[in-house]
Amino acid sequence: MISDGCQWRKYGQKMAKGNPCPRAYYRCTMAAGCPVRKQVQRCAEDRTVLITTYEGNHNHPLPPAAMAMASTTAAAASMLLSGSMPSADGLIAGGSNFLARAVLPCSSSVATISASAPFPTVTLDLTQTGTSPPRPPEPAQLQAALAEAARPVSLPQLFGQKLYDQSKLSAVQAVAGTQDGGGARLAETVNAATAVIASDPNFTAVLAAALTSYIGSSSSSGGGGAGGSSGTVQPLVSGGGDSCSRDDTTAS
DNA sequence: CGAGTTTGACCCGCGC
DNA sequence: GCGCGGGTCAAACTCG
Repeated sequence: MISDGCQWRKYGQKMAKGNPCPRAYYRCTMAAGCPVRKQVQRCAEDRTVLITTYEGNHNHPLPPAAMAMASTTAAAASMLLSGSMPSADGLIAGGSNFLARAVLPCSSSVATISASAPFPTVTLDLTQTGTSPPRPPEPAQLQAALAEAARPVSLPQLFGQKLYDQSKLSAVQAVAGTQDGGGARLAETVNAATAVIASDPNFTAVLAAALTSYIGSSSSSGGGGAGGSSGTVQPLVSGGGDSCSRDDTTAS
């Protein structure tokens, strides 16, 4: 399974209906009373796609590895939301525009691409940004965007469901493995995204700036461990592997 | 021997 | 009211 820097203890597993792959339930064990839970399920159609749903906020400090990955997530999210990063724009326009399209109409949801995994990872961060409306009033718009983008790969509908019914803090994480057909296209896209994020020299600066605005505009559970401004809550950590790289996201 | 996983049972909300 | 399905609990089991 994908490690994200935190310690997780499995406490249950169920066979999801209509999906041959079981869904696993994990709890964060880094702190005694940490309320964070996580669900991991593979996509029925594409076993290489791993959907991870986070719920709750960590009530304890995160290890550097998790902080780094959280920074990646938050920064990429901010970039997608603000569009302030040229290379990200190019990326969006080029390959994974379905992510931006799907998410941008609904400002409380965020799409991110993690560069810290040992394999290509796409993360959809659906974290509520703490504003009063619990969910966008018109999810149809979001679903429409997803449906439109659903042609190249089979992921978005799946994302759409999650985006739709997870109004709480959650993230959907897709891991694109190496395969042929449509999946290869996705893997290629994610690889490009990873490269862009990891290689951009201004990444740290952009990250810091974006995070500032991101957190500032969304008081409570916004953004991630970067910048040190999130002492209390760490809503989302995404990425893979204990071997998460340290160079790509060092925002603090 | 302890920590973590597995797995069947139980609980509860929801739709019919 | 009943059945179903998702989520959680906890005892048994496995592994280091």
